[in-house]
Amino acid sequence: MVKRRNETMEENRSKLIAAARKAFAEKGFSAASMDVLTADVGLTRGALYHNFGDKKGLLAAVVAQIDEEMAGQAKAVASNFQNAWEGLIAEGVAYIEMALNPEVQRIVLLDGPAFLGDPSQWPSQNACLEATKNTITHLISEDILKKIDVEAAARLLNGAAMNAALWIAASKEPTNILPKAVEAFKCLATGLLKNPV
Amino acid sequence: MVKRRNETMEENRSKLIAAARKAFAEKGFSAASMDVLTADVGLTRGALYHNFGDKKGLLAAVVAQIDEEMAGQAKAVASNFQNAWEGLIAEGVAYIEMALNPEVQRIVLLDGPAFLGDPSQWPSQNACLEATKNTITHLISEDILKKIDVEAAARLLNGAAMNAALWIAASKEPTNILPKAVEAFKCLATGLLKNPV
DNA sequence: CACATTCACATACGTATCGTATGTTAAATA
DNA sequence: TATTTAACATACGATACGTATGTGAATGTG
Repeated sequence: MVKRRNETMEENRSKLIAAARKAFAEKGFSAASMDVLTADVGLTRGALYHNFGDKKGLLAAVVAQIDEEMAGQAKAVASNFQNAWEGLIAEGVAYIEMALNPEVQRIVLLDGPAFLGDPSQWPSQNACLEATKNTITHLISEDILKKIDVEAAARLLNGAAMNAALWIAASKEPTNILPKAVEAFKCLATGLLKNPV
Repeated sequence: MVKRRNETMEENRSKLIAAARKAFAEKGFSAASMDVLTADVGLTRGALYHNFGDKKGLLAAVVAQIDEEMAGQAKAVASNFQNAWEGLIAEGVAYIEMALNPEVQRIVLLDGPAFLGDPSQWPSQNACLEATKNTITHLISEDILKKIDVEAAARLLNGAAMNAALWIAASKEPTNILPKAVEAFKCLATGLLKNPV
């Protein structure tokens, strides 16, 4: 027996998340008004607090959605390489390029950490970080990388990539800076290699 | 001729910055109330808006203060090494350790970027980044590092360090994780070396 | 089939906060 | 001495959040 209520509820959840995604990206989390955001999709704040608990709950849902999209894209990029090492590099570069998306920057890189705390504590469990950890684990098991702590390496590598993205996005000439950032990223990553190039 | 007004004005500015530093660190920027913050030092919001323009102006002043303190400390650490390469590593490790301070984390690493935008655009000009850039420039001129873009290298290196710090601070056992993060940081940094170890 | 209950929201309310507009007092100046 | 200005304080309006309460439809129950 199908409950029609649940169907529309999922629809409303999706609508709210989509609206929030737009509003947060454009205005920033704190400046985004829940009143207008909900009204944009024909609802009120009642729906919001019922579905997400509070404003931060909605942010968490939005972040989780974007995070999963990013992880999926990174995985797809890395899978195109038979060489796992090149896959790791490509994954990092992919993060840099994805983070050029204003939506990703504003919501995931800036407001996310500020209002939800450290990404690793997010309910979404940070899919991006998991993807990088998997790749690094594989590379260590193949004796390509030094035997360092996987999580440490993944975090620092991701941190470097994200920081590069913030830099690029804030600059006047992103096109000129992107290759520099990518090169620096590759340099740093080679430090993880067991047999440096 | 001494203007007494300017003297007390500097005092009040300092008082407000100090109070804001405490409030922002404890409550976070958005949750910190300007009313209570100013009342804590015997003033009203009038003083605030007169001196700093708006709430974000006060945040910028606080960030600039902490940023300079950090850069000074990093410089001091690096100057203890005659070996410039070890100085760079020590500088990075120093950033990681400094970022374990909750005040630094909350204000400079989380709320700062979220509300003021990319650090390089801050009026304080990001003293930390400048310090790292200087060290890297020197190391390149001595042919110790590869000839990569200085700003790119400095940004990614700092990004990695800051991310490590956020990770450590959020963990349950910071003591166990710190050495792992430091080791991973050193690994990454060696990727910049012209002649890898 | 009448009735109670629960779900998924809407409405109403109180409170807090920000920025600004407008005083106010003491110092600087003419 | 009169006037202007700097450095605040006070008052005000507007917005936004969270909660408490209302409501209608769907579901369960005797």
